[in-house]
Amino acid sequence: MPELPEVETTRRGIAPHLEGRTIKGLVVRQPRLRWPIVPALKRSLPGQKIHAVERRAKYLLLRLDKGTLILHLGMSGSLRILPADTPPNPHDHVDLLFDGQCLRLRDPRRFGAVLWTRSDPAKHKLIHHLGPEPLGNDFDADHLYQKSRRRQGAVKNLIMDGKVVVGVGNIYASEALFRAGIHPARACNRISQARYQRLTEEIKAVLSEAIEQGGTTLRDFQQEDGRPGYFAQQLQVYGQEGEPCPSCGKGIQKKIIGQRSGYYCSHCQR
DNA sequence: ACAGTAACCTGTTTGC
DNA sequence: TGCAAACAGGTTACTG
Repeated sequence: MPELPEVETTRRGIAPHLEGRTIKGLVVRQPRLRWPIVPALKRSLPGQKIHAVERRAKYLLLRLDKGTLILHLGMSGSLRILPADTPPNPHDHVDLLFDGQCLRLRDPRRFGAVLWTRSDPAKHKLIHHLGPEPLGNDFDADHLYQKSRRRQGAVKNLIMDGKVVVGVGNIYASEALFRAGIHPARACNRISQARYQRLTEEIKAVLSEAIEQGGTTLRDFQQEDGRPGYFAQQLQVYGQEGEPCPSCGKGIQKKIIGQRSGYYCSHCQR
């Protein structure tokens, strides 16, 4: 479900409900997510105040008194703010309780995570090796070009590699490559600096636009209040196999690249 | 350092 | 209609 725009949309939605509030309890109905939720959290979280809700890559960081709660939504996770007494659905695995309200994690496929660290989350094992934020100044054409030089694999895999740049998932990788006119399977080291400049700009543009629209809802993504994201209407190639290219009218093609479906126009993208 | 694959899960769609 | 296979927005871990 969530790529960077969906996670950022979630962050913006939940932050006003959480910042400044004190955790009253933790309910874990299913501890077996990507990694097990440690039982000690039930004891250590209550009483701690949430100072900020931040994001690094697709991780949400809840800065508490004594450390940071790290949340990841995996493929199918979503967070909602609900009245504390709302009956849970089958895949509602975790509630963070406040006075009258709760933050509820729903995640049918259980690829998500709830982790705790007492030290700087930037140094956490799952975060320290990550590349720059796509919307930050550290991500630019020079960076992408340098990372591309020794790689012979498909460019789609390059931009989806979290060590190169974070937050670009399967939807927005296809969209950015279409907008940049680059074939997703083209070898990284056979693309010019000028074309990487364009690709960098299109990655930033498509992610920014998607955030403005509240993300992309394909099947089950919802914002914290239950509304869908509206960027699906703007998708030009993702999921559009056989449909006419918005630019030239030729049929959109689908090809498996790095175990994931890539969508592209073989006329407009070279 | 890089490339390719399997794995973690469940729900929905597709194909015979 | 029914059942099984294929597929889905992410990421790690392992192999060569």
